[in-house]
Amino acid sequence: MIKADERREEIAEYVIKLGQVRIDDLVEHFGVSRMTIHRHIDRLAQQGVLRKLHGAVTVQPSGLYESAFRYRVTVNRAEKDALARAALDYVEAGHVVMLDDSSTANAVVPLLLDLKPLTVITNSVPTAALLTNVDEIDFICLGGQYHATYNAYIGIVCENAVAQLRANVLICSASAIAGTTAFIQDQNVVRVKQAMMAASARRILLVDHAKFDRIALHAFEDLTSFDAVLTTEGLGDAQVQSLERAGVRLRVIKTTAQ
Amino acid sequence: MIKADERREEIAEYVIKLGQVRIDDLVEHFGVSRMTIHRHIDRLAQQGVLRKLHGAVTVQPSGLYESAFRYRVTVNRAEKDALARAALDYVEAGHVVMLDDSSTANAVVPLLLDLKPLTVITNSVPTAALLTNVDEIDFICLGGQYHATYNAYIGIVCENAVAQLRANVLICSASAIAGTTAFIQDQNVVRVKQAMMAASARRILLVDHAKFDRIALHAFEDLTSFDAVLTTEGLGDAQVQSLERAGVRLRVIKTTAQ
DNA sequence: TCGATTGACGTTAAATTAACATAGATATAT
DNA sequence: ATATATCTATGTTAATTTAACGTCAATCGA
Repeated sequence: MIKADERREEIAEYVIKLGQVRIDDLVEHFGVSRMTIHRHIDRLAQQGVLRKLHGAVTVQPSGLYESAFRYRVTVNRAEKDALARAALDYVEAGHVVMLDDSSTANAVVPLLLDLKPLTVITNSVPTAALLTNVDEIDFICLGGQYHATYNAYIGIVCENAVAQLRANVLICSASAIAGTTAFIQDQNVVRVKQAMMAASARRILLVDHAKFDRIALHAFEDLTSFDAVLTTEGLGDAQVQSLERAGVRLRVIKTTAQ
Repeated sequence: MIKADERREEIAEYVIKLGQVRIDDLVEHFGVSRMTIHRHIDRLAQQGVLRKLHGAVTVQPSGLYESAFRYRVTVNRAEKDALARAALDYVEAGHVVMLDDSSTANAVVPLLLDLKPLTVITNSVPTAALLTNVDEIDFICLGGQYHATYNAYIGIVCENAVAQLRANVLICSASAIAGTTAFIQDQNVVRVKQAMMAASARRILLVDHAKFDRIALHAFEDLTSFDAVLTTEGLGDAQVQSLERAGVRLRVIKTTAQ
C-alpha cells in the first residue's frame, strides 16, 4: 500500500501542476475511492495547500511554489506534552514567563502550576482563559487586534505592550525550520514574536521534528538566538551534528519518557 | 409573506430556546423548504449565532446571541435594554467604539450587531469573549494585568495601550455619582477609564438612577466631561434641573415596557 | 409606467458528509 | 513469541448539503 503521506504529496503535486482538477479526475487518476480523495484533499485544504470548490480543487491563489511549500504536518499531542515538560527545566518559582500564541506553549500552562508563584504573560486567548482563575499566578494579557486564525491578539498594540515588559524566560514555537532559521506564516505574528524575544532574558524554542526542513513565508529568528531549541526525536544524526556545529543549543526530547 | 429578517429572528430564538434542533424539525416547524432553512441558518452561522452540525444546528457556545437572549429574560431587562439602546444613538456603522469593563457597557454589545461593520475596543474579559466569534467586527483587546475582581485587564500596560488608540465614542459606566462627580472604587481602574476618556472623541456615561447620591473611594470625572449622561427614570425634577444647570448633558431614558 | 434589478424561495441533480465496516500496521501485554 | 488492543487508511452507503437554475414579488430609476 502506498503511504498516505506520499499519496497526499502526489495529489498536491498533481493539482499544483494542473492548477485545477475535477475530483472525478483525481478518483480516476489515482484509482481510489471518491471518499479517500475527499479525505486527502480535505487535509491538504486544511493545511492551506489547496482549495476545495465543490466538484473540483484548485491551488491556493497565492502562487504555486508557495502553496506547495505551505505543506504542514499536524503535530501529535504526546510530543507536545514531552516538549512542554522539558521546557519546565528553564522556569523557576517566582519567574516571569512569557508564552506565545502557539498550542505548544499552551500545553506548558498546566505544568506551570507546580512552580507557583509566577507571573505569566501571553497574547493567546486560550492560554489567557486558562490563567484567569488561578491563584498565585499574576497574569498579564497582551492586548492587540484579535485574529481568529491564531486565536490571539497581535498587531502594533501588542508589540508595544510587549516592549514595556521584561520576562525571565520566553517559551515559544515556530511554524517551520530550514537550515538554522525559524519561520512563521504571518508577518504580524513575526513582529510580536520578535518583540517577545527582545523582552526576554532567556528564549526557549519548542518545535517538533516534523517542522524541520520546511519553510513558511517569513523568517522569524536564527536558531542560535535561542538559549535552547527543544525538539522531538526524528532528526538524522548528521542534521543534529550540523545544527550543533552551527552553534544551535539543540536538545532532542524523547517522547516516551514521561 | 413574513419578512426574511423576522424569519431569521424566529429561527434563532427557536434554536436558542431548544439548544439544538434538527433541520427537518425547522422545515416542518416553519413550513418552508429545506433549502430556505439552509439559507437562513447559513447566514446565522456566518454571523456567529448558530453552528451547523450536519443535519442539525446548535447555539454557539458563549455566543453573542445566546447572551442577547439571556439578557432578554433578565428581570431588569426593560431598564437595561432601554439604556443600552439609547447608547446606540451615539454609534454609527464603521465607528470605533470603546467599552469599559462595566456590565452596563457589556450589555450594549449584543445591540452593536445591527451596526456592523465596527471596530470595538475593550479591556473587559466577558466583553472580549462576546466579540471573538463575530464577523465584521474588528476587535481590539486592551491587555494588562488581569484582575479577577473586575474580570478585566488594567494597570499601566492597559493605560499605555489605550493611549495608542483613538475611538469615535466611549461607552462606560461608574460606581457612584455625587453632585456632578462620577466615582470608582479602584484607583487603577480610574486611570484606565481616564485614559479611555482622553482617547475618545465622544464620551457616553451610562448610570442607572440608583447610583446617584452615593460615593466611592476615588473621583473619576466630572459629569460635564461627558457628551451625554444617560440614566433611568427615578431622579427628582429638582435634581435633574440642578444637573442641567451645572452643564451636564443629561438624558433620562424612559423604560417602555414591551 | 415600464423595464431592470434585487432578494426570497422552490426544485432538482450533483456533490459532500457522517457513520459504519474492514483490513493492515503498529504497539502493548501476557 | 503470541495474542490482544489501537491506530490509520480505506471502502460502502445513506443522509445531508450544495450549486445551479427558474419563478415570483418588491424595489428602483429613468
